[in-house]
Amino acid sequence: MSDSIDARSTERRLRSLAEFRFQMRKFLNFSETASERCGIPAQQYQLMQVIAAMPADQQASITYLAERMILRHNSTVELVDRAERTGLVRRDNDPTDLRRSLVQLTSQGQEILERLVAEHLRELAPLCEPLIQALHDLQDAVERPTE
Amino acid sequence: MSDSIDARSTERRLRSLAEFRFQMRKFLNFSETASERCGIPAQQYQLMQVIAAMPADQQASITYLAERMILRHNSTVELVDRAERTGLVRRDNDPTDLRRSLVQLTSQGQEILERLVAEHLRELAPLCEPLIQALHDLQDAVERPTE
DNA sequence: TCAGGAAGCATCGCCGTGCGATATAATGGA
DNA sequence: TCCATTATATCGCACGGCGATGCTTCCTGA
Repeated sequence: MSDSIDARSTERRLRSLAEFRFQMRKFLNFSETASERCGIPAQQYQLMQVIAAMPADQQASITYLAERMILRHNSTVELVDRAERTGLVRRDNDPTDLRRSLVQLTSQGQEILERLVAEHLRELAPLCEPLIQALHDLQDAVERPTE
Repeated sequence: MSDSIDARSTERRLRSLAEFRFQMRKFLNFSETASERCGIPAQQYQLMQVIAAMPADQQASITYLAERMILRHNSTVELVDRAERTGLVRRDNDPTDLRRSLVQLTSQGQEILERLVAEHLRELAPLCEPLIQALHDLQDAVERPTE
């Protein structure tokens, strides 16, 4: 019998995990679709988010952006290149350290970001709810496996 | 003054959204790293998860897998191809409908999946916690913007 | 002060993966 | 039986991320 409880709890955890990932995929898919409907690739939108949400004492160096985007520096350079070409973002040299280039939103980027964030927030709720649910189930399944 | 409240709440929402996405990226990165440390590409791991977590009355047709993976059919075919080549998964014809091919885990796939799920569940907690936190903050920021 | 290592960014070639378009086979209904 | 529909499969393409490499600029210790 303890075997069957084990099997059950294993299955429950697996299901929770899978459901959680499914909800995440749905969220990511929604987000991607939304930004690409505006003609903005998802990663460029994320990049803008990172820049706009930066703490006041922080500067948008490539290194910082790479950390937040969880990308390698070179990938980040390329992402910024693309965003620059799209006109969302501008690169300035850091006057205090000429190695660094600091990235900031253009006014067009600002505008588009605001639109996208607004849309996201508007349509977020029905996706958030099941995601939270799935996360709680998952925690539950992990912490109290035999319930 | 209502302007400044507006600006504040906008900023708070943006920060919540960005923080949430950051936590998601961290989670995804962890998951990807974990499975690739086992020599399994992340998507193949996800595929196995979907198959293993399937409700009892469901069959793993390509169409079903595509829905759950949130991919186009053709991408799913290719994913299954790869997983088959890796030896994680096997394809049988559905005897009742010869158009369909049904996918199931090989014993090797089963094993690896178990290992990966166990590892995920073990190391999940510290990632789940901030994710939940970020989600709640986000909901809060959306629902009660002026607090 | 001035090497030489470190830090920060940029460039290049490559590969994996997802997609649209298209093809093929099987099913089911009129 | 014929044809629309469903289910998979195939192909070429494009995008994005990465490792390796190179180039400046900065900094530190002798």
